[in-house]
Amino acid sequence: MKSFYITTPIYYPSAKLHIGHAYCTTIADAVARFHRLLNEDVFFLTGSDEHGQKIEDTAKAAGVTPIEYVDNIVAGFQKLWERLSISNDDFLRTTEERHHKVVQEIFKRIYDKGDIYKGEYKGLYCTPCESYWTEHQLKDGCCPDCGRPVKEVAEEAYFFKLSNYADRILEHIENNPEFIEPTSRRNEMINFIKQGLEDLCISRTSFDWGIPVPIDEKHVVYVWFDALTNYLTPIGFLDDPEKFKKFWPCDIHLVGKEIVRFHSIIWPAILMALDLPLPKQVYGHGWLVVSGDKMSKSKGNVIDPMLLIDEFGADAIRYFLLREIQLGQDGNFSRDALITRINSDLANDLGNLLHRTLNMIGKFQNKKIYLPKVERAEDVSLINDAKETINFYREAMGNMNISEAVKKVWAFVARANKYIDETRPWALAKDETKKDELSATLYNLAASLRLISVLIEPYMPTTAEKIWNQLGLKDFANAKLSDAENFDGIADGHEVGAPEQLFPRIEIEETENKEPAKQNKKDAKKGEKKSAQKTEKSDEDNSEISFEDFSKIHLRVVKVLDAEPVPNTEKLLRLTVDLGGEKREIVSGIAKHYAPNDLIGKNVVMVINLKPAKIRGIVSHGMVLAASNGNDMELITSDLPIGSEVK
RNA sequence: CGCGGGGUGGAGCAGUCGGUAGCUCGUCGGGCUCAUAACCCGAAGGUCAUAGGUUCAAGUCCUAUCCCCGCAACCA
Repeated sequence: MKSFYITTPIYYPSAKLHIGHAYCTTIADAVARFHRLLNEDVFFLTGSDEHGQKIEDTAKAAGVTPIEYVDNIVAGFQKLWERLSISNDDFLRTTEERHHKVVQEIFKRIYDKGDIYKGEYKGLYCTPCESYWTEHQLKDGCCPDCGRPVKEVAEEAYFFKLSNYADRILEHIENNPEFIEPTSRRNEMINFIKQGLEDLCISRTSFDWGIPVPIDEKHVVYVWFDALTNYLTPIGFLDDPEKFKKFWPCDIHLVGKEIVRFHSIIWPAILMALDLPLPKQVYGHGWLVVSGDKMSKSKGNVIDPMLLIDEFGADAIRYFLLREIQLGQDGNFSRDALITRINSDLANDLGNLLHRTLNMIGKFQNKKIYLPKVERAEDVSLINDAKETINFYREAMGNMNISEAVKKVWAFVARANKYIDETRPWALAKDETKKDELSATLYNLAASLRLISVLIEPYMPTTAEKIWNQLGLKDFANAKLSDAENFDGIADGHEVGAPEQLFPRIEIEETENKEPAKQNKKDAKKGEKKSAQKTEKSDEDNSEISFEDFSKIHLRVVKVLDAEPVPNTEKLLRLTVDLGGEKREIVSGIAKHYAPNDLIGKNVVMVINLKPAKIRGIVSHGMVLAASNGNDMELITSDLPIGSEVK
């Protein structure tokens, strides 16, 4: 039996997962399910990367131990995958004992071989903040957090001789075009290697939350050496040679484009040092952007997949992600597009096809279908199209052309709908002499749906099974592609179930005045969309607050005494303002809209009791109010004297 | 010269080796009545960002320019 091993990255539990993580995992799941449909022996791995200083710090700030902290977050990961119907065969946590053993063993082997040596990690260190910074991150040569000077310190550390492997890796990438996909990423990696590789620091002494270096207890293993090796742990690297032989080398490491480098350069070097074969492919998928913007916490446009699943169901989300977004490129995620796809592809095309088919079988033949006794040109054409669909699907799914494969399946859904129009069963039903033709049409439709059910199992496992069951078929779990392609695979006289809606249409409620004049229709729609998006983004803002709540905010008219741009920033200004007897320094992100000179002498409205915050190393003691619609921004000004209260 | 992605009908996107510009949604017209206001057919809509070049032939290859986005490194 052919084997197939696919992995996702192990995600870092410093925050909740967003739709981008769900995207990556859904793709891996679809590919894994596809290979199971081909009757291959599949191993699909995902997990969590739980070590590091950041976790240690976050846990401390939350007042819990690191392991308590990650246990909690990782439980959330696992819950999400369950709700998304992710069929992973294992879930690896880097804090597990089995993984510690692997990392330590690998460290030892490579150390004994001579490819790990003790050296000095030189860095710019801020003692009060206990953090290292790169030269890049410094602000005026000082710590970007506290503004105090940093000093160059050397810390004892272990290094992996990455530089030794540069030539071999480059050669491998150049000789194996399929090793890195898509091509743009491959070119990027080739350029990167040609710039020269430095040895990789793989241990730290400055924090404890990690796997101890086996030969030196002061050190913990650092980042990638710990994380990348997770791919070896669950397939029996140390304890099950037979299993390991079966699944290694890995078929596909599916990763985000930002970590292709680690998977296609560092990881191969580690494997070379271990004399293990390299993975067959590293696939760098693109990112999801929201209306053209990258998701980020500061933009407040991070999409929580759990909420989407609550609202639309896992299968609809999976369908959208797999269908709408070209795998190697960034893709747009929008609520409107999601609803459009659900309505037109899932409700209208697929759901209605099933519904009308079962309805006719019930109405015209008392829920029974019979093997065709006639064969018309339309039948031949339908069956040929089915065959072509299967061939294309196999090929495309095998090449990670997932969205193309999905589109092809939906072209077949449309084909089946058209077949109904061509054969006109409602007309055949009225003519006693056309009984056999009617029967053939209904049978072929059922067979088409049976095929569709199997084809979409990788994309929408729950829906696929619902279709299968509504067709009155049994044992979906064991359905394979090779069975479903038979167009005469349903027994003569088989009884189908009753139709039930798969996907109800989602009506977008009209918020604006009805009766939009025809020429204004478009504008009205646009307005609708915008307001819909807004409600989504700021749900909590819609809740009412009491007057007491509001009066907690102290607003005051203040005068800008001085303004200067914050160096090396695009949007920040450092303002000195007069509150009437008191001076404050605040940082404001308005540099794109106001020049410093425009501001000096202006009276503006400011929140004076906002908790101070550090922005680019400067402590900001308040916030000036500005109206903004995303493009333009205008400060709220007042002609009243300094110190006037704003209510 | 920091790195990378992109600019193709109204919207979102495909476009492989250079060979008739495609898809989905939307719009307009028609058909059908089994069905979830569904489904089927047809139509309109394009200076492929701009300028130059290579070529019998350029969305595609080359050069230059403009614009948008992401990261490094910021929006209290």
